[in-house]
Order: sequence, then C-alpha cells, then structure tokens
Amino acid sequence: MLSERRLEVLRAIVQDYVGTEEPVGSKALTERHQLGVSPATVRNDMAALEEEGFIAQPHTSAGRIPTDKGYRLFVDKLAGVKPLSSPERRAIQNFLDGAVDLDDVVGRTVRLLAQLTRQVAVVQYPSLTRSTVRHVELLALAPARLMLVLITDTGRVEQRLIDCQTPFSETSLADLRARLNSRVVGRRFTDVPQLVQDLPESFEQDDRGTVSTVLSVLLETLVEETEERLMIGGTANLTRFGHDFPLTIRPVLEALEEHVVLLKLLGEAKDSGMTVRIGHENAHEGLTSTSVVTVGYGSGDEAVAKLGVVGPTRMDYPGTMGAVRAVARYVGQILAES
Amino acid sequence: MLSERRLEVLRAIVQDYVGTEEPVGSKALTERHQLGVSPATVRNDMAALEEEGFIAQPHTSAGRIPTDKGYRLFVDKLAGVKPLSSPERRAIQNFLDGAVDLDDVVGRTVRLLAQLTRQVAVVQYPSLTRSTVRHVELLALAPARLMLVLITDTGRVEQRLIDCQTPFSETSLADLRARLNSRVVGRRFTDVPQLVQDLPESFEQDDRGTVSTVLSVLLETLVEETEERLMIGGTANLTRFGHDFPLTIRPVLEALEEHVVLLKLLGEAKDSGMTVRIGHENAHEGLTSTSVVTVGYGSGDEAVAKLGVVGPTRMDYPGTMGAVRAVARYVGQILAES
DNA sequence: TCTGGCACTCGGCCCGGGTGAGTGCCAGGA
DNA sequence: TCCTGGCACTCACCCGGGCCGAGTGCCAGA
Repeated sequence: MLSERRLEVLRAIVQDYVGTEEPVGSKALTERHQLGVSPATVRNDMAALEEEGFIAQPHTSAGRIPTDKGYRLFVDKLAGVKPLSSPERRAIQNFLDGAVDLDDVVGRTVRLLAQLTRQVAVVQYPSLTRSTVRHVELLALAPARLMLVLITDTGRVEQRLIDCQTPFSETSLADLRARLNSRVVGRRFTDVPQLVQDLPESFEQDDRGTVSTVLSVLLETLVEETEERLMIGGTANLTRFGHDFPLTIRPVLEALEEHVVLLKLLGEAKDSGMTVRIGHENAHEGLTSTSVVTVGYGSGDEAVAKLGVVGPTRMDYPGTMGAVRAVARYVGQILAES
Repeated sequence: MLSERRLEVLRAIVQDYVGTEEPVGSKALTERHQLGVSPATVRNDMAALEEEGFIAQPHTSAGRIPTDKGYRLFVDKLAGVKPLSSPERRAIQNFLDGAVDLDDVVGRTVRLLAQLTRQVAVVQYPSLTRSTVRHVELLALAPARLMLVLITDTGRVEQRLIDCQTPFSETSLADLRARLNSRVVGRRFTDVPQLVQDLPESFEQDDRGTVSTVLSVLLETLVEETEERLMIGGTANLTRFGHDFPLTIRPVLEALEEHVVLLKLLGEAKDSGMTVRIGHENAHEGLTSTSVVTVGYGSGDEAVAKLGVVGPTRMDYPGTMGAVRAVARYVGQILAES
C-alpha cells in the first residue's frame, strides 16, 4: 500500500529524528539522504504518511516526527539488527568474564547494558521455574528449628527458616536430606512436587508432620519464589530524555521502582526472540512514552529469564537491539560455564 | 556573637525557604513570624547574617536563601528533632512487621523511608563485621567440591563454593562441621580468626589441606565481604528537586548508582548518633547540592549498619531527622526479634 | 537601638515585530 | 501519471523595550 520510496522516506525521518531529536522537514531530508527526488515530492509522500498515521507534526509549520505506529513499521519492516563491532564484543566478554557469583553477573550485566545503550537497563535474575535443583540442604539450627537451603543450577541460593511443632532427630534429618536429594537433584522445579509427594508416608508417624512442613516450605519456595527478582541500572541516562523533563521522567522513575510493574512488563514479552514494545503498546501508563526492548537469555537453549532496556520511543532501535541481543548471548554463555 | 534575635531570623528564613522554595524577604518574614520588630530591623539583621556567610542573595533585589553554613548553624543550634506522630509510629511498625526475611526488611525499610521523607532513601545491609555467627554449614556438592554457608544473627546468609584438591570424606566433613560450629557459633566475626587458628592441626594429615582451604574461605567471607551491600529507593522524589532540573539531578542519579560512593558516604558518618552532612560537606562532587542524613541501626545497642536519606540541602531537617531516627529504631527492634 | 520613609535596583512578565523553517497547493513539464 | 519548481501562508521562536513590584540599603528621627 505504501510505495517503496515512501517507506524510504519514513526510514529517513526516523533516522534523522533519532539523531537530531528535532522534527525533520522535507528539505533537510533531501539534503541528508539520496532519495533522488525533490523536496516537493517528499512533501507529498509525507502528507501520505501522515494520512496513514505513521508520522505527525507537533504543530503546523513544523517538521514531522514519527508516531508510535511509525516506529512500529520501522522496526518491523525497515530496520535490521545492527551487530556490534568486534571490539565491542571483546569488551563485553572481558567485562562479564570477571564475575564471581550470580549477583555479580547480574550486576555487571546491568551496568554493561546501560553503558552500551546509554539507556536504562533491566536484568531479571534467572528464573527458578525453568531451572533444576543442584542441591537441597537441611540444617538444624535448634531442636525444633530447621533451615532449608536450595541451590539451583543457575547459581541461585534460596534459604528458608522452618519452625517445627515437634523436635526432629539428627538421624531423621539426615535421612530426609538424603532421600530428598536423591529424588530432586538434577530435576526441574516443575517436576519436584510430584517427585516428593509420597515422601512423608515413608517416615515414622512422629516425623511425618515435620516432613510435611519441610516439603510444603520447599514447594512454596519453588512456586512462590517464581516471583522474580531483578536489577536495574543506568537511570542517570533518563536525564538525556528530553527537554520537557520533570513531567516525562517522573512516571518512568516511579514505574522503574515498582519491580512488580517491570516483572509484569517482562512477563508480557515473548519467551523467545526479541520483543520491542513501543510507546502506548506498553500497558503501564508511566511507560507510554518509552520503548522497551527485551530478550530472553539462558544457560542452555531455553530462556530462563529476560533482560532488556527501557528508553525513549525515539531510540536507536537497530543499535539497541544489537546490544541487547549480544549481551543476552554472552550472559547465557557465562551462566552455562559456571 | 550573633544576638538571639538574629538567630531567630535565621531560623525563620530557613523554615520559610524550606516551605516555599523561594527566596524570602524581610517583609514576608515579619508577616509570617512574630518577631516583634519591623521589616527594617530585620533587614539590618539580614545584612549581618549575610556578612557572616549564613545567608545569601541569588541576585540583588531578591530575598535571601540560607547557605550551607546557614543550614549547618540551623541544624546544630536551632533545630530539634521532630518526633513522629503516633499514627505515623504505628504505621511504621505495621509496615515493617510484615517482613519475612532480611531482604524484605531492607526493602520495606527503603520504601518506608522514601515515603516518609519524600526523599531518596538508602539502607545498608547489616554489616558482617559487627555481627555474630549463628551457624556454619558445610555441604558436599561433589567429592571434591564443597559449599560453605554462613548464617549470621542478623539473618544474613552468605554462601561460597570451595574446590578442594583432594576428596574429603563425609565423616571428616561432619567432624569439621561440628568442631567449627562449636567454636564459632555465637561469636563475633572479628574473633573468629583466632578461634579457628589451630583447627587444621587436629585433623589427619590428608585432610589438613582441605580444612585450611575451608577456613581460609570462611575468613575471606568474613573479611572481604565487609564490603557491604545496600539498597536505595525513592529516586522518583528527585523530580521534586528544583526547577533547574537536568543539571541538578543527573550527577545525583549517577552518584546513587555508584554504590561504592554511597558506602563511602555512609562510612564517613559517625557510628553512633545521627549525622547530617550538608551540601559541600559531602566529599563527592555529585552530591554537593544535597544533604545526607544518616544514622546507625542495629539489633542490639550497637550499630551494625547505617541508613539514611539523600535530599536537597533545602530539606525539612527536623522532620527528616525524626523520621530517620524512628525508622532506624524500629528496624533495630525487628532485627532483634528475628 | 529600633523604626518609618525613600530612592534605587533588577528580575520577571507582557507585548509586538521580525525571521525563517516548513507546509500545502497549483500549474507546468517529462 | 508522476515529479518539480514556485508561491503564498502559517506559526514557533527570538529579541528588545517598557512596565511592575518585591526587595534592598541608607538615613534621619524617636
């Protein structure tokens, strides 16, 4: 429906606007891009693009700026993903290689992404749902007080205190620990419930209550803690947002502080492949003037969590997408190694 | 050196400026406060205060605003700490009481402080140096791979992976675990090194290497991890900073993202009692237009960490100090209970 | 020592004209 | 049919001038 040239015009508008942050006019366009036609022709094309809702004028007699719909078309049809330069790739690898534990990996990733894209970075901790159990440990802190420690293959460690009604002997504890581990180690979290279902029955009558308590805490940890954690960084980049500051930045900062909101945002994105949500496509109203680029990452072929950046709709999509994808890949590698 | 009334004038200026965010003139002052003298007299006092460097004019023929030195005098001599209302106290307690683990306590505290003071809140995790050991656990993940889990009285849990050169038998492990715990449980971190010093000698020749490795990892955890963690929140409140936004807010956001900077900041504060650092008193240049109010908190009488808020020098000092102190107290209680 | 009066300063606001980028439309040409 | 150059028009932005008023410093008198 739109001629080849009109698409070209749209691409040029997006590129120029992203670069200059100012409405772009027909004359400037023809000067900066070899479109092969005169400004007048471009004006006609622009009128058509505006008619279709891809671009808009802030006010009469100003240049055009892309609308959310325009960016959408740009991202879907016109823009590729810009691969990083090899020095950049090396820098990423070096930077991430120094990480010592999971917190450090996530922390470094956030800083890296923020620096690379000059935007706000969001990194979700590897999810518990997709991971497998590396080890379950039970400690007796006091006769009727246990601690459950869960170690995952992604390096995450969760611990829970358990108060039992009745004291639990050290031998029973060792027994439970051994049986528990033999059943769940190496298994997926989602499989654990049915694997331990009949475990209480194999214990003495006296201990069954405690065993059940322990198991229910374990299952709670698996399920409830699917409520994920995440880390954000690069909020200082928000100051490059625009000139009409306080109004724009405030709701964004508020949204970013609500990790629940961000987790929902990440949850809405596709599990595999890259997702770009532009402006009003974001449900949360604080983020309607931002775009969110996310991608899943994981230690194997399957994504265990997501990461991405939040920036103005007027962002360098190809570059941002390239950086996000590359970082996700390297983080995946790091996780696989550890 | 300054008469009683001049101090009163300074107090009035600070209060008005904090309330209105606008330079305050002599006439407005006499109208809003019962100083008992005329504007002309106040003008003379203001001239004297300006001479001494406590207040300044942004430009000729404007009202006066307090300088850092003026705020300093205000905080030291003129302002008390405003206690919270009892509904506020109840709200704090209710809010903090719902916390389930240490992360949750710290998270809730940050949100609470940010909300209460309407500023940026910073909460340091309870320090390892001052705390005592609740339990040390050793798990064999693989024949030559151990995991060390350290649980503190403040609810903090640290874990470390240990690769041993030689396999370590389950009995030796149990032995080490038992001896280790009998020596260090309930002890201060600082005392641990000498308490475990002679431990390797009591083991078989074959195991000594591994025992030493384990101990050195334990000591590392104690010492090296004195490098603290912290959590911040309420950055959206920065938008209430001023009208000259981008310039002011940017360096602050940058400083806040550098946890190292914040930890240094907290480290410079007094260990006991409240510390208020005003404007240029803060070493970090991003924070020279902010004031930082901090106080130590702990589960007992001794402070194990600090918390505080970062806000514009033009802040409500009595109210902020009251909120910070109250929150610190309640957090201390919560930690003592758990 | 305080007070009222007075002249002065200067930032903020409003107004009006000039400027220029950008547009829409139209008639003519490939 | 599509592109092009020309032309009139619109409107945000810039700039300078004038008014206003809050606030000051100083001084003489109580």
